[in-house]
Amino acid sequence: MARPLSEEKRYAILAAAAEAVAELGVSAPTAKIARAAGIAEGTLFSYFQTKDALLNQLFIQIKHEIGAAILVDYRSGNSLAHGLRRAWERYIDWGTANPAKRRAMVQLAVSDRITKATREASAHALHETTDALDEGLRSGVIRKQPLEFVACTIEALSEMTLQFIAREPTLRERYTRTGFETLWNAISKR
Amino acid sequence: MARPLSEEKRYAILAAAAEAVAELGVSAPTAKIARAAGIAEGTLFSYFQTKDALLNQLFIQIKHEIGAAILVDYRSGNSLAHGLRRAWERYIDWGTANPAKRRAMVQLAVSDRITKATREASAHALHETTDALDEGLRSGVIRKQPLEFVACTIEALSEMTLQFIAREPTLRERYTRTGFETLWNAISKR
Amino acid sequence: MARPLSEEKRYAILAAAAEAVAELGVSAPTAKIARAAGIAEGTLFSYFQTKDALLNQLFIQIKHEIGAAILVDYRSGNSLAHGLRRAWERYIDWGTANPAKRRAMVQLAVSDRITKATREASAHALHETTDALDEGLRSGVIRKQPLEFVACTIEALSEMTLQFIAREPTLRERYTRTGFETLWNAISKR
Amino acid sequence: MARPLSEEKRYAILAAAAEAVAELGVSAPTAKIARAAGIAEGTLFSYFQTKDALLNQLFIQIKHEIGAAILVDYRSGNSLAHGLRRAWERYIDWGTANPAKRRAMVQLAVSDRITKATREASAHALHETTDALDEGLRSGVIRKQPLEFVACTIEALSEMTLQFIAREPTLRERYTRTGFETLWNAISKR
DNA sequence: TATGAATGAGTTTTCATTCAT
DNA sequence: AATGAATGAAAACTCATTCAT
Repeated sequence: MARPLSEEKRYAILAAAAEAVAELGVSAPTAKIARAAGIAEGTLFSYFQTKDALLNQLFIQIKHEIGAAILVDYRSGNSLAHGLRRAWERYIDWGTANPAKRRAMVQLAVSDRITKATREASAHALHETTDALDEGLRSGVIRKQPLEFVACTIEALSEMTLQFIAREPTLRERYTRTGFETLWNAISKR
Repeated sequence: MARPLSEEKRYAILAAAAEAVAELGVSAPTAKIARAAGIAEGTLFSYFQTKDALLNQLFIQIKHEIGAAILVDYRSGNSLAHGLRRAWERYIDWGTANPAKRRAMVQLAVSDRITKATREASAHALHETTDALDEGLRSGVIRKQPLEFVACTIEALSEMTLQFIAREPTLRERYTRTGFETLWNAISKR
Repeated sequence: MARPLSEEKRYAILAAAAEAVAELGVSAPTAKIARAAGIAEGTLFSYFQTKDALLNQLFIQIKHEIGAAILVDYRSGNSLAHGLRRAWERYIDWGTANPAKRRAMVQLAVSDRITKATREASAHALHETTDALDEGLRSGVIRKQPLEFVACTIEALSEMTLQFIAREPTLRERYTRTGFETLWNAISKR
Repeated sequence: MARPLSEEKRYAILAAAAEAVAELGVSAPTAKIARAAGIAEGTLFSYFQTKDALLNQLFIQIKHEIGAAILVDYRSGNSLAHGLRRAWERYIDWGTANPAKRRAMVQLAVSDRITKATREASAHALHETTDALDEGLRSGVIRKQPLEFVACTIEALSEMTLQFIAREPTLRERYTRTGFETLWNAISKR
């Protein structure tokens, strides 16, 4: 075998795509992505068959990265409030450390180039988190409502919080706290 | 003898643009928009100098439409909770009746083709609502937090609620209620 | 209406395509065709939706042109031998006067980009000729064999004759005569 | 220690090229040819310096194969009519048994990537056949005409016959007979 | 003012060929 | 010799915008 497809390059393409999509939306040219990844235009297509495949892969990869980041120090023994708080902080950490990926995700999430299959596959990336929520729902800690409604509430409010932090990084502490208060009140039973 | 630009056509273009952007994102071709509006390709550019101008105008127009819809039966005498509840229902009405405009807004909101100036100008479209919130903050009904944070919370949760309703229209009542509960808990003081 | 699509330009594109395909085969670039036709690259696609559409149209157009050229002084009263001889000469005239179209046809005929539908539609362009052959078959002037076999024999031998003439234009008379002798002996009953 | 180029692989490449060219024309990708031949993309270029070299080689190889197939049971003692009939049948055999090679030849024959030198070199592959024809011409069995004209007539009518057989394999016998009759009448003196 | 043909830069994708392994 | 990743120059096609009618 001459040389295997380099995992490093593959990652460089995804990283470059995240930056480009964050900046220009899903219409970011593949030529620009390739250049930023330090490869030739054509090489991109030996790593991803089409641009759509790249975008879908990027979506999946970021979702998994988020899932991993959230669960980095998750302990199942603790209370839901405590565990969720931890996860919230880890997600804020991730979002602050990866602004391009977060903004890319915003673009991808509303794009019709991300298939239903991709969206469904990605949902599994966060299943540990949703399992915990389900438990919270059953135990009555969380107000009675569809599980997915809770999950989307978390997503919406965390994205919103990250936007505020991105605009005023010095107020990160405060927004993180206020954001979580808002979230916990939003979903928990009084 | 020069005919004046027809207000009717102008509106037809904006309506067609909303449909097209909802379906295809901001990369929806101007040719397609023109065709749907019943005018020639070139005519579009006597109403809007560039495609970007059209998109920005569409953003502003929808924001104003939302502002008007929300306030349609707003009474300043009532309690904030009551007023907000009314506004919430009116917005759900609007969003349900205008799915294309709502989805177009989602696309426009994340596009870099909508300028900062446009976004700021549009904020004023909802100033009556935000004035009421400000009052609520000062009176202590709403938990202490930046005004804009509250406004964005409302926006995020209402968009989310509309998405759930769009997916399951028969559950509209329930989602409207659950959504508002989530919102009120999210922002109010216990 | 601003300006109708110019029939002149449409024809210029077809003519340029014939030249280009004759020289480079069906892989002749559309950019080259457009340049030769004196139009912009993009303009080609408002006259023909795709390159395949252009190639198919070219096939049809040349077939019709041949059909018209052959029948230019056809008299149905004469004997088949006489009529066919006339048609043969007219076709040699056409092929000699339109070498690019003839060579383009050779390329198109073997290309899988020409659809079955196109081929079938084009067959009708020569139906007057084939009708005469059918008559010849029934009357016994032509040896018993499938009609299509006769038609293809004519096509094969005329193309061959034109190739010889193209290589040695000064021997045109002789090749025309020898070619026809070959053809007549090939298909007629002794 | 350098291994010699494998004759087996070389042949596999030519066979794969014939299939690919038959199906896709001369624009068949070298990558596809290599894959079908069971070798790596790059390896193809140690057997044939360029794609053009491969195509030209393929042309020559098929011509030789045809030459060999035709002469497989040729006896010089017999009459020309008899010998030609035998050769005709052998060629129909070959063409029926090797449809891909035949169709590849059709593509190669009209391609400008096959050089004049290649075409001339290939003519010699059939020299035994043309020698016999020359003899026939001199003896007066064949109508007076250029030798090459006769050769091309044979080529044109045999290819045509094979096409009919390919479309209706069950009528092979009849087409073979009718085809030869057509040919013999076409070239012989009455 | 309204039209839509014309433009050409920009987009994704393909592919013959090279070369490090 | 064999591999297949890497290259980048095409290729077909799209589209915002202009402008003659």
